[in-house]
Amino acid sequence: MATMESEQYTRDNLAEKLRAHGINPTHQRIEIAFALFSRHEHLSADQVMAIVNERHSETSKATVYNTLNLFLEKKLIREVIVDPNKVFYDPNTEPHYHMYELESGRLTDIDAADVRVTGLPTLPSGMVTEGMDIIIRVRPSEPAR
Amino acid sequence: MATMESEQYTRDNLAEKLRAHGINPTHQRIEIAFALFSRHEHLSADQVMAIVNERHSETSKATVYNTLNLFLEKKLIREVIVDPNKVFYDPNTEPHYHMYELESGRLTDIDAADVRVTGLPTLPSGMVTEGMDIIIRVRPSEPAR
DNA sequence: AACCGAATTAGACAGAGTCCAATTCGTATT
DNA sequence: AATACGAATTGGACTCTGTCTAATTCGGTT
Repeated sequence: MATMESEQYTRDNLAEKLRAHGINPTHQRIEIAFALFSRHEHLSADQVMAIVNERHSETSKATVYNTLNLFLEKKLIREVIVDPNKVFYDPNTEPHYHMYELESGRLTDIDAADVRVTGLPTLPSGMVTEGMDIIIRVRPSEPAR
Repeated sequence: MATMESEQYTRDNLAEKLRAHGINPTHQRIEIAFALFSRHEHLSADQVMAIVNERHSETSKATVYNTLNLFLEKKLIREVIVDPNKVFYDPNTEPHYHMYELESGRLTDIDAADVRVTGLPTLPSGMVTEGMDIIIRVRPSEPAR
């Protein structure tokens, strides 16, 4: 039984996915999408660049940034802002939250299905929610400092 | 009746507050604390610098950053990471969450007392929670695009 | 007034991300 | 197969936030 998690991404079905989001699927864009979707990880722009250019340099920094911003705009991916010095890009656009391990920088998903948040104030009028992030920052417990 | 909100901060009582947190209260540190605590706002490092140097230049960039990081370390203030290109510093260390207006960059507090979150997973063993942020991103609703 | 450690400083530096004008790519047309 | 054209990509300069460092200054003590 194929679950979301084990779904196989190919260059071909990613090209299809890009088109479905109104993105012209070029080589570079497909490679960047592949980097993000084939692993289940949150990557920073420079990690994406490193992966895409592993064999030999193929994609420039400008294109990596252009493409990630295009993907964001078209809601193909999400950005996660947890670390002051870099943005993470998240291929999972289902509702979910994050746990951030401060020492290691590891970022993991928390399924939103189980989480209930109550008691939030009503929005100022004329405002709509664009999204809600919940970030739990954790660190290794220290043996009695 | 003096509420938290209307509490008057003076250079003198701020010096006391710094000492209480184990911080040697120098001129620059007092000015920076005053900038943060006398307004009820979230400021970025360069906003702090601009305020402190309003009359004529008195405090260097290095000192502003040193001091903000010292305040953070001593838990006098909190950092809020909502915007990919700058960190905000928050003089309110009571438990609370944030609403971030994407267009204007305005950041406002949401009192934590009213908010309940249930269904969060248990932490990986050997990990302790350092803090939980909830950020609600809002934008002006557009009249039928 | 001399001393000493702590704090501050200017300015060089680092890293993430943006911008721009020039080039190249892909596709359609003939 | 050659041409044309708009879209995408590129290198590199640039900006901005934040850090580092070695030299200087400050403030409190004797």
